[in-house]
Amino acid sequence: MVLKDHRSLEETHTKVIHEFSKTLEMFGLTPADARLFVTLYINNGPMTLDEMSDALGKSKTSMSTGIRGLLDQGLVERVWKKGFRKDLYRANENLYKNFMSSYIQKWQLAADEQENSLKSIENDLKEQIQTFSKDNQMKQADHLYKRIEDMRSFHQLISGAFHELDPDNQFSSE
Amino acid sequence: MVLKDHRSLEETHTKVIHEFSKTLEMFGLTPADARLFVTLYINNGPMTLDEMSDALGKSKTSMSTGIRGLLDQGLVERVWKKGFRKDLYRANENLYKNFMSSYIQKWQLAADEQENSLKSIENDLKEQIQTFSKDNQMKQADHLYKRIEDMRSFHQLISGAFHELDPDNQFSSE
DNA sequence: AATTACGTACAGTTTAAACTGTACAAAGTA
DNA sequence: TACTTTGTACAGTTTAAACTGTACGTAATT
Repeated sequence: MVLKDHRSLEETHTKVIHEFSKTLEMFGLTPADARLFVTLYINNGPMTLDEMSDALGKSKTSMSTGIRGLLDQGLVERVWKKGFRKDLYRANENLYKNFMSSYIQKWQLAADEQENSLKSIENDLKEQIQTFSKDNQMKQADHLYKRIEDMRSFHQLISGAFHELDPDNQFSSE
Repeated sequence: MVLKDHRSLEETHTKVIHEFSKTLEMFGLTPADARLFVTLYINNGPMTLDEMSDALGKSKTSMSTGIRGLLDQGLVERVWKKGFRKDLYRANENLYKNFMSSYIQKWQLAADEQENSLKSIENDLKEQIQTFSKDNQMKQADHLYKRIEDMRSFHQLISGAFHELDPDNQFSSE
């Protein structure tokens, strides 16, 4: 019975890992990174690369590169345990704060960047329009100009909406 | 000069297509689909598959499958023009309503699904716990249980946040 | 100092997605 | 009816990502 218990608990772990990974993938994590994070998150205590490799059935190299990605994203941290040679890693607590606020930031950043790019393109277009002679071209250019304006207001709406959502935003309705 | 004008306007089109595609990719469109949508969006009037193929420099087959994807997502519609043999397609207007609300819906759906899956796994786990004998296992299972609870409340926060954001939601702050 | 353990760089392989060209079915035209 | 045009199914190719195994530098252990 002990063996069976052990196996079924491990199966449950696997189920949770694969299920919850889907949610994290929606935040932009790759499937591999997502599974790695969840593995750490549900483990009781920090893990070594070998343990992760074991738990996921992937090579240690994959774990190493995966962990680096998660570290870069600030989702995982290294843990020290004196007298222990292997590196230990732990998933950061507080899922919501971690994922939601970095997610919103990603959107804000992208929206800002787009705003700049489009503004710059729009200016170029304005200059081009001066040089146009054919009526046909004017029409085309005019239409494009209107569309760029639409895109810009689209970004403004996005930016506003996500600002509203930000848990770090004191005026957020949360 | 006419030729140069024409070329530079086309270049501007290309720039806009590649730039704005980045934003649409954030809504989950593939790069290919995003570029196709933007091409339609900035074009003055509906387009045929051949025109798209020309504008993007990809095969007509790619356009055909791409358009089907966009139709499925409700981002593009077919347009009829009598006496004209080719199919014509047009991008739906109103970017914000189209993308934001379908995006939010996607999140809501995913969150609901996850809630169900996790609840079901949680129930299984409860039953399993009854059969556990070893203290070690109990501890493991208990920790997993707590984590599942955390995941569930995570989904509830997500669901609430996106509900707030939904332009279709009458209580939304927009 | 020699040996062992550990993490990662790198090259190569596997796997999945995007894309293309050909071929064909459906519908229009002569 | 025969011929052309158009869209798409399908098979095969290209391209990019994920993953693995080997090899090596660094640090701990003997």
